[in-house]
Amino acid sequence: MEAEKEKKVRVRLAPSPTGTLHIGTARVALFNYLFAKKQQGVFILRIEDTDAARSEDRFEKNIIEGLRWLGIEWDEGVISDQGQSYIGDYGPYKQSERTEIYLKYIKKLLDKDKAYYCFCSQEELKAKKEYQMSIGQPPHYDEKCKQLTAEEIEKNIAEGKRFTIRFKTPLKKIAFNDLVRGKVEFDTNLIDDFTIAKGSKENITPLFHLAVVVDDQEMEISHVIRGEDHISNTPKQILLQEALEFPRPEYAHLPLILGPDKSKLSKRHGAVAISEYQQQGYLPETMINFMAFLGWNPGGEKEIYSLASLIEEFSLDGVHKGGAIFNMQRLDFLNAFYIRKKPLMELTELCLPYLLSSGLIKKTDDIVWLSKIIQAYQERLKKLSEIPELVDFFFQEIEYDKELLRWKGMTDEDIRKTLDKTEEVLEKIEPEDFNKENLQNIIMAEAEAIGAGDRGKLLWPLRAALTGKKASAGPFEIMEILGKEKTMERIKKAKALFK
RNA sequence: GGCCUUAUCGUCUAGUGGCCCAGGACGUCGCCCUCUCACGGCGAAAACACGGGUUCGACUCCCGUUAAGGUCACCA
Repeated sequence: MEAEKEKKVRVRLAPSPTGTLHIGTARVALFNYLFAKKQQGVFILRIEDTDAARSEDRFEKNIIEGLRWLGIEWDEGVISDQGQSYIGDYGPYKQSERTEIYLKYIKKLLDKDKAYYCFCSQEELKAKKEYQMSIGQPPHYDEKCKQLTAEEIEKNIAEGKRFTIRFKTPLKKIAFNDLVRGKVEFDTNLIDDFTIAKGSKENITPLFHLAVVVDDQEMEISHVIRGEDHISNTPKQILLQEALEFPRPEYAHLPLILGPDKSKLSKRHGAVAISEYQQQGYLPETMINFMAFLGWNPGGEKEIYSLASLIEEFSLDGVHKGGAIFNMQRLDFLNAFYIRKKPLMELTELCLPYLLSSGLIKKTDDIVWLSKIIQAYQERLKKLSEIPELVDFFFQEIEYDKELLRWKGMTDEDIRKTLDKTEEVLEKIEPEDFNKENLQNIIMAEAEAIGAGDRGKLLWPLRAALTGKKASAGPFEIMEILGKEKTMERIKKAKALFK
């Protein structure tokens, strides 16, 4: 045990580029990262793209960009989707470029008679599987090819037949100590002779279990921290390690993120890609804080943590065994919280792309002026993507809905009078004195006078005239931002409805 | 179905035998602030799945039941 502690901590995230960065994968990445940083260890990004048919460069790119956006940096691994770029001393960190290494071990297994060629067709296998299911048996490979002679094998290969290589699963009990669940035990009679490679004479590609086991060994992975959905893969991989005489890494299986129906979070539950959350205007700090607290917490009552403070507190001991339901309301709450905390100019910069793409602003617009608008809405923003609809009235002409201007039973006459009075008062203020404080002092006094206890009589029509909305920021800061000229224009236009 | 796993408010969770007729947060509801919407403040409702043990004492330990999830590919 003591010697174990001396060992350098090396952990990895091993995504396959067959889809965008899933929030579950991102959380696994975060936990690996936190664990590594806490132990002064190494966090590795390894791309598992052995499935050439399903792997795509754009997904690899999406994964890399997503991780970077979250601020989860890796010490070794793939650093770009452009060609072969890696950091670290363990060869390529992309499985498609490590075939030679796998072949060496596959040969070893074959030579030691721990694996064999299988020429069964997929149709054949599928039919057998369906039959087994139909009579209520677990689907299991029937080991038909296990007894093939060397001559038969050679003949088949020479003929160019496609094959798989299967591992001869020995009968035994496999137990391992899971760092989050404790002792987990499997009986291998439930495991069939699973495939470790596929191909033909010309070209052999390794399959998942083999590639994982070989890479974890070659890359000296000390702890395999992954999702609970891998727990049943663990005995197979341990079997492979034993056959290859590899030491066994520590295992930790994290609980899953669940949808509202308590099943594994997937597309049918809504957005699952980190990039989608990014587009919707969630901040990376929101995602980090949120993901960290799904299935883990440091024990106290503090709930707001940065990535750095998370590293301080992190321990696998605090990881739960049960899955956690993804709670959108909490995500929104956290995002609103972090938005409120953002320095104004930073928040303004973050809002720019949304404003630009909505066509409300141009690149040349005054950023200081824009920041005033953002400031007025900072505490009302839940996600960045909401900003255009909230502030569009600053940039566009308003088409009024007459009834929107009406406050609690006021007649047309009442409204016109109060707007007249407001206009008159405002007219006396110099453009340079059109600031929030000054406007508030003057208008509030007037509102008290006109409203006789109900300031809404003046304030509501004013704000509605200014914004055309039933909900908005306060009228004083809006007038300051709009300036005197536009303010007066809008009041006049609104007033025209009540002539 | 086999195997593996899990089980505290609606949700995320604190709780590691007495500090708990169970604490915090989100959400919900009410009140205050208030022209509106937010923010902020105050307050409320809301949970130990069930049944057996063990123990002077169980949310905490053991067994069972129930429920839920994961997994059973020439995907990873």
